[in-house]
Amino acid sequence: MVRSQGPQELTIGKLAAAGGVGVETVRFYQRKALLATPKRLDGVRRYGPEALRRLRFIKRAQTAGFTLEEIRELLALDAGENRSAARDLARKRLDQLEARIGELNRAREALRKLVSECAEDKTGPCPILASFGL
Amino acid sequence: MVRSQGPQELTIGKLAAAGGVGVETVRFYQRKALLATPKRLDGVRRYGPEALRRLRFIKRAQTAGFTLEEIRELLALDAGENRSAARDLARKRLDQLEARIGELNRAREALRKLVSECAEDKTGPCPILASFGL
DNA sequence: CTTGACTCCGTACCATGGTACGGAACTTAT
DNA sequence: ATAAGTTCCGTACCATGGTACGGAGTCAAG
Repeated sequence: MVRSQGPQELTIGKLAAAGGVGVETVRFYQRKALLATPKRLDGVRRYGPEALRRLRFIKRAQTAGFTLEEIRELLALDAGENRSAARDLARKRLDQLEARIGELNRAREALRKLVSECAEDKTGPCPILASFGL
Repeated sequence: MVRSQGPQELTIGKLAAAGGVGVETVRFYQRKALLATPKRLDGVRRYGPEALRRLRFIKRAQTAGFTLEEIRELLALDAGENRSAARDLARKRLDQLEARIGELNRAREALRKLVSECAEDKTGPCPILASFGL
């Protein structure tokens, strides 16, 4: 009989595949303390749904522009009881994110301007630097 | 009499200071062909206003999320005569930028939700993962 | 009970975007 | 003319976020 595995059902390979990352990436995150390293059962580590949730969270937070270090903090706060620390960190990140979005919007306007000014029917180089206000 | 310097007036240190970067960064950009390496006059390179324009462009394009390699392409196109190539690249970058802005806006909503859900008067951990739809 | 796939683990390597170091040559101020 | 400050140049080092490698152990099917 195979030992009961409870909620621990995924091997590292399955977990990585489910999370859309490579096995090496999972191991890398473990080294960085972003994912827990579970106990070994029969020599192989088994991962539960919590690990998958965290893995997916890491991916989303990364696309949101967080560094792995910031994500580590967020994950620690998610587990912890310190509501005000969590809220403060989230608010800080929110401010940073909004500033970043503002920058990107300005850059978007510059690029839009460039695309419209660099029309087919004109000659000479396109005013790339000028589009950025230079 | 000091030899006339025409528009070549800045030394690398002045250029770097004017562009808000370090001397080493200017040299790094030269190695990466983002900035031209001017001829030496009396053993020291002199930089004109064009170098400063490029340096400032690099900084702005970086905050717009371009990699140095992409910036190198943009600078090459700015100098070149190929309008359609320049416009196509700009359009491609514009699409990427808008996709990125969309991602960041979604992340912002998640963070906003988190800040509002993680209120002072409740107890227990803040629902960080849950705020991101997990 | 062997074969092939997967896991474990440490270590090395990679790209990106810089930053630092150190000696020699050159410039600038006194 | 000498000392302090820059520049020049190669090379080494750094952080971030992974990716690859090699050998050993384990697991599952035939």
